[in-house]
Amino acid sequence: MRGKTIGDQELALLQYIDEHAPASVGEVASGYGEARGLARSTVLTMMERLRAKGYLRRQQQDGVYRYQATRGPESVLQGAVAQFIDNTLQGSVSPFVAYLSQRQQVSDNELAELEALVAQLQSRRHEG
Amino acid sequence: MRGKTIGDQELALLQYIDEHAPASVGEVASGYGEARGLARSTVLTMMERLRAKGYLRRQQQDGVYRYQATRGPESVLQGAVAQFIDNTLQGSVSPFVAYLSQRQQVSDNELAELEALVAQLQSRRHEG
DNA sequence: CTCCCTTGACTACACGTGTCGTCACTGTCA
DNA sequence: TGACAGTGACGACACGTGTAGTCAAGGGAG
Repeated sequence: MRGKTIGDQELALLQYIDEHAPASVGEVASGYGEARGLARSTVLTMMERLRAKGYLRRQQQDGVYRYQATRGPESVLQGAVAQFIDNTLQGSVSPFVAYLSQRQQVSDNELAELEALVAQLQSRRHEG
Repeated sequence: MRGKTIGDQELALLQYIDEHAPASVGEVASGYGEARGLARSTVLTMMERLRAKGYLRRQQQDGVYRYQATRGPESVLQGAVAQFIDNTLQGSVSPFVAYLSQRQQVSDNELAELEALVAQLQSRRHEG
């Protein structure tokens, strides 16, 4: 189902590429790598690793390869979350809830999302 | 603030030790390691690494060292969650919520926790 | 036609983490 | 007293990830 594991920097890069797809290595190196002090070869390496893992595909266009995500990064992000909950939290969501309840700043937006989530879960439970 | 990074296996081990504190390496190797096919030296190595990172301390007792967590693992778990949200999710909680809303199984307990969380956040917002 | 810049593909290195093997020491039981 | 079992400390290796240098090929500018 889920693809291979993915690192934090890789994930951030993947999101960037998705937002700027289809992007060439040069463009990503300028727009993403340069801002964080990454060498062009670093960006290329990561992009190729992402491709090897199936998160990116590329296509030659005007002599250069242009990359784009294979699945939307929402699904990748959710995969990362699922992986984190399974591996690190042993499947339990509680630590996450506990963290939020301690957290100083919870924006209105986030609260609204949580409210919607609870409402959805409630209705789902009543149906099913 | 937060201690050094901690791996998944380390985290699981830390929780086990906290539940069985104060525990000797032998006990942990039998009770935790054996069940997952880990060699005694593996368990010892992890425990010492946790100690080096400040998550465990030990005390000689009847000729053997007994280990216990320095902070409750709730705080460590929450640290892991915070780290994950910062590094992997770039500070956004939304992917978590999205994941939960897709997830097939959300137990009654988890739903109750989420309800309590929302209630708490709502009241906090109204106060402050 | 030559020089230089961009692109792609490798190779490589450091660190964290997961996993062990082994060795030396100590105490116990026959 | 001698063999055996548990204990602690190292050293070590594999893999994933983050990061970069370098080199060959291609294309445009002079």
